[in-house]
Amino acid sequence: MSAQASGPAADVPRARRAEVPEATVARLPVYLRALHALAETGRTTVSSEALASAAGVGSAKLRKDLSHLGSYGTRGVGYEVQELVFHISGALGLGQRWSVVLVGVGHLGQALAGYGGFDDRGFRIAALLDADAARVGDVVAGMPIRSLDELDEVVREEDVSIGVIATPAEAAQDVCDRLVGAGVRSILNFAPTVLQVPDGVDVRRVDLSNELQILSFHEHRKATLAEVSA
Amino acid sequence: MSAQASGPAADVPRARRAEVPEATVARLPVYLRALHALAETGRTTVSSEALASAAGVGSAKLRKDLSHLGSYGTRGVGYEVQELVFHISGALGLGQRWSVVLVGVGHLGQALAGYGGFDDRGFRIAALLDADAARVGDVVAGMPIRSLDELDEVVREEDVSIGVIATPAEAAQDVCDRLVGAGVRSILNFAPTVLQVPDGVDVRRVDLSNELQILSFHEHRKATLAEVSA
DNA sequence: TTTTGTGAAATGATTCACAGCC
DNA sequence: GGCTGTGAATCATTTCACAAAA
Repeated sequence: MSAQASGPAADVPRARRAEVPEATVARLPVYLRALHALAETGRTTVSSEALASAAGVGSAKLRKDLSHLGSYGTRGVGYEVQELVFHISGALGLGQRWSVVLVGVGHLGQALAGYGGFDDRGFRIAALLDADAARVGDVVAGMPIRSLDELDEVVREEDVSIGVIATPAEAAQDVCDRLVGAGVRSILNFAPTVLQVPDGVDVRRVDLSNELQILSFHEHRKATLAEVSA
Repeated sequence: MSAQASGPAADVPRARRAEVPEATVARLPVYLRALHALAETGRTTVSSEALASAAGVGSAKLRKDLSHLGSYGTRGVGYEVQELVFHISGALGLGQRWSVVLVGVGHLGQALAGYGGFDDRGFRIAALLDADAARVGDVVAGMPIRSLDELDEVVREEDVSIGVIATPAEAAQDVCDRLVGAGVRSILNFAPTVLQVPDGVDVRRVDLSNELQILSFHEHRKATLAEVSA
């Protein structure tokens, strides 16, 4: 309660870099993937129309999104693929390699460990951890499983900034607390629980059952509408 | 181009049932899970404040969300847990059992097949399919893997309405086309690709790499801000 | 007194439509 | 002539704040 009431970003110079809207941030990885795919086909240049369609969005939205990063297109021509890749990667902070620790090495954990998505760009699995002593020492995707007790050590030594939780629901909050305690401030949670975390920690949740239920809602609605109009 | 220009839901009676906003729909499964957890602890009644906190949202948002389904609370008291479960389940269409076909039985597919999240409530895996002939016949999570060629048959006979794609990226669009061809109109895609689908088909995408990149953005921003203020 | 349900206000996101530039 | 970048308009979502109900 010292200085002023500390609004968020209270002391950022003056509108230094306009904030990138959250909805835009969530789409940047999609654009990035589409651009990589285009690059592989040899395309060097792409219009907002073409890129938008590859990414499954409207072209106006795409242009507005990109405009938040800067002005990297050429009127009458389009965007240079490599240049856009560079700027989007930069905005996402993929210039540096982030170290990730994966906790919980069941089927899901193994799927994640084996998934190209990590090495892919910018991410590196620093360690696989599991609470089950019987599994410690097993090798998965070329890495030995280590004990959950080594968490602090791993986070410190490998400079881990992202934790991925792929444990059963019951264990997730405890693992989360330990991650936060070790200094991890970004967490990707695959366990079907809402994690309670202190301010400043960022959690993203991926939940199969949620997604199915959302699809269910829409199926249900379609079915109900069909009935009504019959 | 016969009748009028066919806006969406052009001929729904008159405001029959107010539309539930998409953002609300996406949160209903979270509330549902929190309610089930509360029920297990023996709670029979809960305030918007308590439920909101368990679900990780603000209480005003929760109340507004629930108000779209109806008026099921009691002022001065709160909500009856079981009653809310009933109404949310109803809104989500979980009254009926939806049949799901899972395509691609690698590590991820196995993780999904073994995940409680299906049987949990309302969903039933009708079949596991894989394109790899060598895997056909193997038993996973108590079910035999069948050939992808049986897709049409499975969808028809088991009345499948939801398809889950857990194949490598290269195969995803083809599998998607087959699902749509077989009549499936709701798809959950775990492959890292944007699927192209005709109107009326609903796709939800879950992508590890995307989520990591979004976290990366925020880490990057935190780091940059810290630097500036130093 | 407590806690819901909800108009009204504020904020955020998307879409439109076109001026500006190549 | 074609395509980007962006104000202005629209639409959606969140938050506020309080009257009404138990």
